[in-house]
Amino acid sequence: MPTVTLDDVAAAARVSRSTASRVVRGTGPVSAEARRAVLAAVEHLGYVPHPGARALASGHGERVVVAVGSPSADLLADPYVARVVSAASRAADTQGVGVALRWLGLDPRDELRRLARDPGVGGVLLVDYTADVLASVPRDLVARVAAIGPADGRVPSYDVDAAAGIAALVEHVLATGRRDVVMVTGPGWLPGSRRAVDAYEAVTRAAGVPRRVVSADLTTGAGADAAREARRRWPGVDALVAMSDTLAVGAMRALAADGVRVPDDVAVTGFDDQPFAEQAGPGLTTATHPVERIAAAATTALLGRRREERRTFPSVVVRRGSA
Amino acid sequence: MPTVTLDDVAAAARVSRSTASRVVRGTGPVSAEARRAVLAAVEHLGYVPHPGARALASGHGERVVVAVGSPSADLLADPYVARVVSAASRAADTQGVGVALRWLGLDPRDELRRLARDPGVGGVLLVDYTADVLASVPRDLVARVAAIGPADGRVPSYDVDAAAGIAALVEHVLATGRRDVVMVTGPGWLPGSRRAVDAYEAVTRAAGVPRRVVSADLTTGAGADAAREARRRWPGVDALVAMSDTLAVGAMRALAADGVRVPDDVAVTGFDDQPFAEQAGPGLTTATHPVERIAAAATTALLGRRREERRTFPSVVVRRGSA
DNA sequence: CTGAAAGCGCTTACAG
DNA sequence: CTGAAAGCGCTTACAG
Repeated sequence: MPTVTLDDVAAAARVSRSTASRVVRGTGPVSAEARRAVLAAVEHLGYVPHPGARALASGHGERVVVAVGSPSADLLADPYVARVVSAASRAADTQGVGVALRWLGLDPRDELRRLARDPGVGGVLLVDYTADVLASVPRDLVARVAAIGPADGRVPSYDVDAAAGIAALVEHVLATGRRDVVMVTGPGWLPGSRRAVDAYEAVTRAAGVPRRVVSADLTTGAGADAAREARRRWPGVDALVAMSDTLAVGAMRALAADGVRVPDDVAVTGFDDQPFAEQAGPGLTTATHPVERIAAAATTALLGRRREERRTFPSVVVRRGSA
Repeated sequence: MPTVTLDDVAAAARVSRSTASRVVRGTGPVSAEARRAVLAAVEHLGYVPHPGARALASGHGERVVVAVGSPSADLLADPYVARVVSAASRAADTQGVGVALRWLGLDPRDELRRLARDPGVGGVLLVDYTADVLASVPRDLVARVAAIGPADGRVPSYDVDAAAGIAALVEHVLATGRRDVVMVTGPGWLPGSRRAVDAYEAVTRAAGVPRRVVSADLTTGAGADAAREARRRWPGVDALVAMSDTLAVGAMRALAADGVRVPDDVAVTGFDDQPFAEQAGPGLTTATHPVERIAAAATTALLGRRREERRTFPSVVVRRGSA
């Protein structure tokens, strides 16, 4: 079963290889008739472009690299990153390309430059990045980048409506009668941290309840510390709204260890609906996000010619036992 | 910053491009002197072969596809598969290639044939496969395949020492005084199921305690059903050894729902140490496996020229609250 | 709107 | 052991 090449398609459609290439790529002027003939041939022969040849000829690479922009390499082993890579790989497969995973390291600017001139790179999917990372995407790479997370107006972004999700969570605990709600947010370098706090403040202000925020790294240990800090500073706390499931799980553990009942004494909510959320304590109430769909959409957009400036996906509350 | 090509290397080393190619690829006869010069030039110029060009010229593809061989597509979203893909993507990145994820579907033989003649495929990493899948790897693909899981002697495999892991777990519950240990194994199509039962039987036989096995699909629901079936058939059961964390978690939930205390009344163990294992119930006692290292080793081997016939990684008991 | 031609960076017989 | 040459399958100015 010999591979079907563009020449086969051209021959079948009775046009030149140039014309066949134009309609397959969807660029340049082509007559409606030629387009029709080529498309029919493609369909009939089951033609799939050779990604390597394409990369060679165009100078543009083929594989997409998922670039982790966090200051620490820990997140490379994060289940969330794994979900993104996995979904991206699935989407990439349908396009005949592959996905590589790389940490941008301590000098993201430098690594992004390297990526920009790597002949093998077709696109870059940014995750867990800081504002700095976004700002240091080289000009000539912008057209081949998509970010999974908050937008900055420069790089197209595929994101969750975190403001709505956090707001819904805060409203949920308020609706169950809680009045002393502490927000456990992430580290300052994470753009999402600010956003979560803003949403929390808007809702609590409107409800006329106090605003209380503690910040922590995205680990269970930090979540535990944050819970203890919250109880020390505000002994009356009756709800903890965390910006990540990991933080929430750590908080629940500290609470349990300290003899505080969840949700009876203190309600706890997370964010993201990781696989472990369901197993943790009485079941973690959180917001669920279509990570797979998001990653797939970003990958497909990156590989296609059609990229939107930004796209927002829903953040939906999942009620379980913890709140 | 123009890309460094093989011609640059050849020029710097004062040899022909052919010779440069031979030493870079590590094939064919080359004088020690030529090799030294080329290697030095590669190092000095920071040369990285263009994967696309290589694929085009050699006819061999570049990307590695992680092929999920389970009868159902569900496992594509499995956290374990995500970990494998993620680790493979990291390893692939260092080789300048990417990873695609694909389900082999209901007709694995057919899909494997497609993979074998896809010009873009450099290697295939098999996961969650059946013996049938292994047997239907086309001859001309065998040299580009590695399996993550039990071996069959035909395809090189990278696997965990599951027999030792399960045995250690069974010994652990026996050591804590349990006498009525039920093995909850996976579905028949999974090669690992048989292996787990064999290990369990060897240990229980040696200890002179009864052998009791129930089989279930790898879901929490099935785990719950299995726990209930075990208690119905053997009311005295005091330990459940499951062949996966998912099964164990489901079992723990059913037990809790039925008012049975873990580990006081019934000890429970899992297998794999998924991220949620730590969060489940009193903390799941299980066996931990270096999935990232395994996947990385398999990927690197696939992409290099050096593949071993099989390689086994340790399975280590992690004691937590459930047993 | 279309086609002939050059060239992308490599590998691989082939001749020496 | 080494090098000149053909060719992998595509894209892209360029001329028409």
